[in-house]
Amino acid sequence: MKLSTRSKYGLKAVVDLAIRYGSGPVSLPTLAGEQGISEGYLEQLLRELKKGGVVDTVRGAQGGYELVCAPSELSVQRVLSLLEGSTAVVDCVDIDSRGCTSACTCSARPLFLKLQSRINDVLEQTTIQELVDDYTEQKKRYDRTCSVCGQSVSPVPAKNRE
Amino acid sequence: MKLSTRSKYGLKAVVDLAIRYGSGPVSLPTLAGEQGISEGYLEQLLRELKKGGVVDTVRGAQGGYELVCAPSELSVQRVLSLLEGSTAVVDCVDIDSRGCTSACTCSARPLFLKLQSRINDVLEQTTIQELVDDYTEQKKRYDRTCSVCGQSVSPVPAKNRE
DNA sequence: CGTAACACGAGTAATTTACTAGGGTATGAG
DNA sequence: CTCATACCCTAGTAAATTACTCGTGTTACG
Repeated sequence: MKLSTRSKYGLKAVVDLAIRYGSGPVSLPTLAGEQGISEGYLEQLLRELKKGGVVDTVRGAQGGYELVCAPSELSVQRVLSLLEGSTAVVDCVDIDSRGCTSACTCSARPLFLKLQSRINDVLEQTTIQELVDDYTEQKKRYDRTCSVCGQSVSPVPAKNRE
Repeated sequence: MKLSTRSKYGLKAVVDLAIRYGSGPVSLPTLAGEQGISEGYLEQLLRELKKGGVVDTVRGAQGGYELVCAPSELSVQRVLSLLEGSTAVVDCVDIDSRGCTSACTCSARPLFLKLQSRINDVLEQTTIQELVDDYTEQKKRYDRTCSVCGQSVSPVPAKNRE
């Protein structure tokens, strides 16, 4: 049931791009630096997002990544399904599923369908813009420190990894 | 985001026990046979459920496993959190979490909290009895064949693994 | 033309998952 | 009383997934 770190890093990168939406491309070194992860790794994630039409790229010097559409037009569902492959909790409730294996116990299928439906509701209804708003609000209120985790939420926290 | 097969097998076993609730213990060979999986594997899952107080055991000949409480009193949440370890989609929204790591991007935390809340709603509100009802209803209506997957949903399908 | 920056594929290390194996202990039936 | 049935427990392992790294190529601004 856990979300991959891939999804968490990728989603964060999209929020970082959303914050700068409209002011030109942001380079990979910048984006990777903000999360304190390697450029090579983040690049793979951004490549998936490019394939999926979420981000666009500008090559050459002063190039970088930028969002294709406005953050308010971009759902979390779209981003996560590209990063995660699928947001289905079990294969047999996935969109392009063609039935069940034995591990998909039919007795639990109604449960899984309901669960998936609720999850999709949240992911589809939440836009990247809302995450940006939450983020900036949080930053304003708690003076660059997250009230919950006690860590800096400034745009450049760099290497505070586990 | 995927549920482990561990959870799927374990949940199915609980439903199998719920169907026979009140009519004495069910042996491991019986339960494992119904799902077409090894006894050794299913035993591990049942042991977790015993530790968690969901099932009880009777040793010796004619022994087996049985539910501690009525299926209508047992939530899916309780079963899955024992099997899965936790039903949290990210560690930092888990009950006994003491904060975030860098991978828990603070900008997405409000989203994760909302998502987790919706998931918990469904898992806590759904009882094992409901799964039993869905199952028997399905069985009655479609004459031992699941309408969705086309496979048998009879109590002894045995080895129709992937 | 040189440097900054994206593009891509392959390879690897670590972790998790999904099991298997085998010996031990309790208990009811014959 | 003993034997077969059935739970109890630990350890090990194979496969799959995840989380990366590396190297080389391509594009384009200054």
